[in-house]
Amino acid sequence: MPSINQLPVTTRFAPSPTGSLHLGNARTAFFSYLWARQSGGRFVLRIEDTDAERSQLRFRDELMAELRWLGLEWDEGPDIGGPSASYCQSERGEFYRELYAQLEAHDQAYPCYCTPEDLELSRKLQRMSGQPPRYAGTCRGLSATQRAERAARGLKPTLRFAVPGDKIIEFTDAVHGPQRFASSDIGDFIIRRDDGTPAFFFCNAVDDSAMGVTQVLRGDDHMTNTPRQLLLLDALGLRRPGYGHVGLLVGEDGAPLSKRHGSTSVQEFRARGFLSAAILNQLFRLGHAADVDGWLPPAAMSAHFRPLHLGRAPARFDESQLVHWQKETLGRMSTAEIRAWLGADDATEFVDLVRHNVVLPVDAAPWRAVVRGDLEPLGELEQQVIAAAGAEFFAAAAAAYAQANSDLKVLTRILKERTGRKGADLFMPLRVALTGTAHGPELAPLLKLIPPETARRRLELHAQNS
RNA sequence: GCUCCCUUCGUCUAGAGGCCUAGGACACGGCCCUCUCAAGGCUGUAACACGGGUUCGAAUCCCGUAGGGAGCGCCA
Repeated sequence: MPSINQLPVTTRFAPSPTGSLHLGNARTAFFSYLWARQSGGRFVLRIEDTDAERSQLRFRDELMAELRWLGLEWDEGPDIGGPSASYCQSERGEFYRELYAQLEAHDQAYPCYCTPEDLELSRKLQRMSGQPPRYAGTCRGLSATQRAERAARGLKPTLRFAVPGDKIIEFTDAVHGPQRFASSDIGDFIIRRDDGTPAFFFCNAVDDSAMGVTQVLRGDDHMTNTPRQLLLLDALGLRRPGYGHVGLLVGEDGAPLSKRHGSTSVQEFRARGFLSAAILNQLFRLGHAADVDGWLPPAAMSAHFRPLHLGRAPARFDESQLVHWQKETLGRMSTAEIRAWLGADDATEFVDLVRHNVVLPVDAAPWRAVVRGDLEPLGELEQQVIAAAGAEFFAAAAAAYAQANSDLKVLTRILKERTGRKGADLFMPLRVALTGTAHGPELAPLLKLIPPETARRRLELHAQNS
């Protein structure tokens, strides 16, 4: 549903297939997706696989699988094509070559024969003398004969963009507002590696423009990269997309989300049993202020997305909040859905009983054991409850069970008459003896699921021991 | 070092000069309900980084300070 004053916006997600889909990337992908959907525009998926060393097909497939699992469907992409195909940068060499030629023809780019060692040394020297570590421009003024001489020595050049020295680059960031940079602060940067592959600053900017992207949404860490890309686009006469830089997603300690914070990839959360709707509800509120509170079905989110309310400050990811959305999501699922999610072929009565005591599928295991297995050893609190009730109580309980069978109401009525106990004094010992813990789902239906033989044994056990 | 960005309860955030004795959500505590946990209802603790201005009035505007972050890569 496009809003009245918003033109269709084309956004994109442009991951490099060098690892699994990180929560932070998933969030920017999600915001981009929502923005496109909200405006009635398009969402493009582009794979930035220019690093042949680290890029892998399996990561690309995994990335797409996770995106789809989250429900972020793209309108153009490597698998479905589109007007700007190919959507893999490794297949766009021809397009890049033309642009390189254009830049070189206008002296806006030049071959650089400096070796990585040269460059590192130069940077080191600059740092030591308190200078910004920028490319010194060594190869910028090389004559044709000097270039030929170097090429003859077998040196393979990179291609550098000749940054104009005296420009002010201005743009309005969609989340930060007006920005101003001086080109004199930017060194000539590499736009083509010595193996002929395009470098990020170049192919990323050029593809966004060529693919008709009108709004680039990305992490804050790209903020100071933007003027470089704008310079490049201007030199090429390509249309500038709008840029918006979202605050990063960080861990509980404020450091960028990493392994030591536990799960960080969508795949890991999925494997643990978190639901996509839960993850989406959480991401929806990290670094973004929606216009409503409370759980939203994913399909309703684009209507409540507010691009102008994206956060500038880094947002901390707090798993306890994810757990909250997980509970909210679970509460809205049918028994059949939860049963499938638990993945253990449970009886529907069992599913209905434990669903409110479970956040992840693994949490169902203890209750499964209560119903069709053996109890865990009693904890300290549980032992106290058993001891306080006494052997006599359980003898009476076992006898009552013989009469009442698995009808807890009848069982407790009989026990109440015989022992004079009521309330927690009556129920707690029963709960502990029958389930092994002091907490859990409603006891009456739970008792019905415990095989009679097992229930009797559990009650009799305490009639003898204590 | 240089350039840029950021800073409201523990956490996510509302807030575009008076509607703010700063609101909501999560988490936490209490009460109610209840055999227990969960759910639900009620309720409590808790924040404008600091210092100067501007203004009748500032969380909101300006300038500094402090703290945090990013970029300056043949990685994206």
